[in-house]
Amino acid sequence: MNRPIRTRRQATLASLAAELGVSRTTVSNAYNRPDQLSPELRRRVLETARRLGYPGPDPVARSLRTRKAGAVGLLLTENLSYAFRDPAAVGVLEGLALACEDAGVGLHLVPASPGREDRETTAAVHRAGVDGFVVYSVPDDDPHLAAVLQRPVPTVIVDQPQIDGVDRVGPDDASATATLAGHLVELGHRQVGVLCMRLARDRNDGFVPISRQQEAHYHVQRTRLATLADTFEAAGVDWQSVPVVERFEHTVDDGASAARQLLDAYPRVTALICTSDILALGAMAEAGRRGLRVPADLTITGFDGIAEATRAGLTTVHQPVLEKGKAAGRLLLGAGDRVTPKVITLPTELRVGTTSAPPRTAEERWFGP
Amino acid sequence: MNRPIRTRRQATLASLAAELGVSRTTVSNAYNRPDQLSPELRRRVLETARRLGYPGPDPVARSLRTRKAGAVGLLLTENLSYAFRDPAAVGVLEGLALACEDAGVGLHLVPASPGREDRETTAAVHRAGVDGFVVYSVPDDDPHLAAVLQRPVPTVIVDQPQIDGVDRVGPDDASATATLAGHLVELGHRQVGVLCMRLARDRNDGFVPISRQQEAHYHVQRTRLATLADTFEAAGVDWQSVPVVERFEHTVDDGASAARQLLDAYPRVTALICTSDILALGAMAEAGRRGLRVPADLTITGFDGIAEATRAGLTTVHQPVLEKGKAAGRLLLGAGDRVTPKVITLPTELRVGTTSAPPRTAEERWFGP
DNA sequence: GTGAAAGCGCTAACAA
DNA sequence: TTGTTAGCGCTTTCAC
Repeated sequence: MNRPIRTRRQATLASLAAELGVSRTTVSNAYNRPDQLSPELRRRVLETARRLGYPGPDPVARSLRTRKAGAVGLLLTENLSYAFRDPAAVGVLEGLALACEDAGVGLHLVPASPGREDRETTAAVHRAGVDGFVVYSVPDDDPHLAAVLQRPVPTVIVDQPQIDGVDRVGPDDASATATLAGHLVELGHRQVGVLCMRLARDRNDGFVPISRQQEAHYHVQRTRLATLADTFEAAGVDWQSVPVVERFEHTVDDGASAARQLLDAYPRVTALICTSDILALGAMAEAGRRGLRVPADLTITGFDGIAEATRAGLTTVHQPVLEKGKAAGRLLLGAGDRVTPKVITLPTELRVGTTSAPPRTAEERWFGP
Repeated sequence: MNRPIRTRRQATLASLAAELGVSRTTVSNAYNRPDQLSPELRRRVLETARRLGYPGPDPVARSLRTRKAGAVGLLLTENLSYAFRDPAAVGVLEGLALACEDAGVGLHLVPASPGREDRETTAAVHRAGVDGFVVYSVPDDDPHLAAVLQRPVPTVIVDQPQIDGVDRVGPDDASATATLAGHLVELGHRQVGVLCMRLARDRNDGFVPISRQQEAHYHVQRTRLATLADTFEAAGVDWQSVPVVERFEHTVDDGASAARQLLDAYPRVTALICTSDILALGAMAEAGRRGLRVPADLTITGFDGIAEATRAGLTTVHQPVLEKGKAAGRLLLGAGDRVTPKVITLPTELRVGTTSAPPRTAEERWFGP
């Protein structure tokens, strides 16, 4: 396959019109409103365009004029690499991409390197030529988010944070978590431990004091922890005594190391509650390494319901991630001039797998079942 | 968190300048060249901007003026969903995203729904406000690709197709495949079967005649098949007699069904050569289902070297997918006004795992090892 | 350090 | 069916 030499965009709509001896409108119409001119003339226009190497109306100029960029921006503070590795995130991304595809608009991934927090960092947000933004799971004090909110375009937030006046799509974390916690309480677990994701932008790989739990900048994690606390307190458990281990990175390995850290210090916990499936998968690996049988010796639960979790038989809360992304895209694209913000709450479902069971009694622990 | 009422973009750079009683230049400088005006004045400008709810220079207008969109377009014909599911594709995507992040430019995913092939379909390509395109693994007759090539911006193709005058990043498929095939020949395999990916835009789930192999519109697949043919012919195998099964979709399940189809018809093959790890993984699953031990009863090889393959001990050709994406991004972003097209060939490495071994002799087959 | 002028390339009333 | 007229909002020489 060969290609023609590329002339450095000399041809413009205007020069084409001049060449043809018609007005710019006519050329424009040839591209945008075929019904506004005779087929014959249109053919001539397109033909001459090809001859002159005119690639069609410049997209940027058109955007400026029509006030439509034909793209939606996606902000995820995390390194993209992360997004591509977490199946739950991929699901959201995929759903969003699908919605964009349907609408024929592009998906513009905004480069938001965390770390550098100066004005330069948020510049990418201001530079993005988009008709709206989808923000996926960022902390409530994220500077990029602030920048997005300044832009005069509609915005939809997925999962977190919750901000008054801004559209949001996400599950009801409180009730989902309450259901999960209820399941564990019912099974009889009272000595539990928790593995959670990043709670703020500063790194804290280790145990989490109550204060940090309550001040978490990630609303989703905050809600899940608070709901767990409420539910277990109601069952007579002193939440102060419940170990919570945080991990900055969200990988299976980090889940494993978090489980190790927790179990080393609290070997008597009967259940490990993880705020994501990824962490739970890591916890299961660590349990295996220690010779702990799941669920006989240790109950482990996750959150999200990713395929790997289902395959592993994990007890978890499933949420429709693909739908979440789709809903966000559709909400944004169909935003129009809606005045009242919309909140879409997606259904979740407790999926009891083979990793949760009643705790063994002390006697069973020492003397076998 | 609350947010201010959003005024429908009334403020512009001009109105701000008017309000302040300064020229537009000054306001522009306040944003783009802080050193061109007194700190005091700059402060006043920014302050007034905030008061008026001016979100900073409009990105589209700026792009038109500066002739820089601040984004690179990514074209992958396949549904995005596919891209997100194939680890090799995700690697490329991730590498590209990394390169974009480094350069502070956005990554614009072009919606390219396959199927509809009319002018409307390629419109998205023409509508994308980008400074260049990365094209990932599309057939050589793809209309979107043709549209991309018409746009007066630099383009880098990853993997396929190979087009004269266009930058390309990819492995040396021929030599990589030759090495792999050599390994199998050396082990003694002469009765082999091949599982390959889509060869053209039309669906053909089944056996592939030589003609279709040679006319494949996916250059990578074509090269791999041709190289296999050459290598085995050189070893005395009549390629005409070698079954090749194609699958349109690229999933583990399709790999399994392809293996089934091939093994049902050719139960005596001693090795299954798959042009991707995904297909190979499926083939392994099918082998297991049939009670065939790998590699004792059947040798299976893949291509790509994805993590799952390594975990499964698959004999495969590893290629640095992340680097591939990064290289593409950097090549594009650093394109400048280069005249001579550049081709970057990435290194590959044969990784012999636990799925390849010498074929059993006929006697062994019937009477045990 | 600041301002005036000249477009970037295009589309959309409105007229003819 | 085609052309005229106005900008969309911004940056950038080049004077002052």
